[in-house]
Amino acid sequence: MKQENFGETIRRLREKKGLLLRQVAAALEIDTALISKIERGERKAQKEQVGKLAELLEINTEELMVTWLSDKIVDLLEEEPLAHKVLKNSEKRLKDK
Amino acid sequence: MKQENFGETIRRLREKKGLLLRQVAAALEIDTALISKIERGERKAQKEQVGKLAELLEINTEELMVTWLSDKIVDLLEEEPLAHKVLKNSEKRLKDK
DNA sequence: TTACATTTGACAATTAGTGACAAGTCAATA
DNA sequence: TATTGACTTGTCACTAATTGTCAAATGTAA
Repeated sequence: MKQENFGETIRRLREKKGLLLRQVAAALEIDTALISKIERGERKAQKEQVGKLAELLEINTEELMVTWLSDKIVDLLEEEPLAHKVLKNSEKRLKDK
Repeated sequence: MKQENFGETIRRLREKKGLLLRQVAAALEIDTALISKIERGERKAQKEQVGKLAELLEINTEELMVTWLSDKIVDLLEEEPLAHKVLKNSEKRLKDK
């Protein structure tokens, strides 16, 4: 099945819990407009905010972090025909560190 | 075998061709100090510069681009215990686009 | 020593990212 | 159809990160 991105994930979980954007915003101490943008992928959350969101939305922090990091990689590679080769190469390099 | 990073690659190729930093710098229209930093990984080349370097050093542009992009991913994930999961997730997401 | 290649550190310039605010849309309902 | 509440959008200011230059330092070979 198709994988969710970060924004989709936190929106789904927020709606499941019946939280309003303004409540999430308050918990993260940011403006409502900003969390709205984060959910729609117009802005990126900061790493610290990922932890707060995981706690608030009761999802495993690491799982959410994977999605958040993966967003960055998808951003970097989505227009790249070389994407697959890049990932293979990166994997190899990270492995033999 | 261990994979080369971007800086190591261009340094090796430059030396193989017997070029001086100042010659490479001139070709890219940047300061010698900057190409020195790029080779040592202290600075990142810009995408446009990767193309120029590939031509100058007579290496396949795509191959060099893979290494350059992969540098960015390694930077992002090298301190991440979740690296492998992130790569798998990214691969999947890029695949079903 | 001189000459040349490369590296380093400090700084300036440029670019990208972050967040707030105010105004806007949209839907439900009084 | 006016009001309300949730969310979205555009713009701006501020900050942080990146990119590049310059001058000085280091290394090295003749």
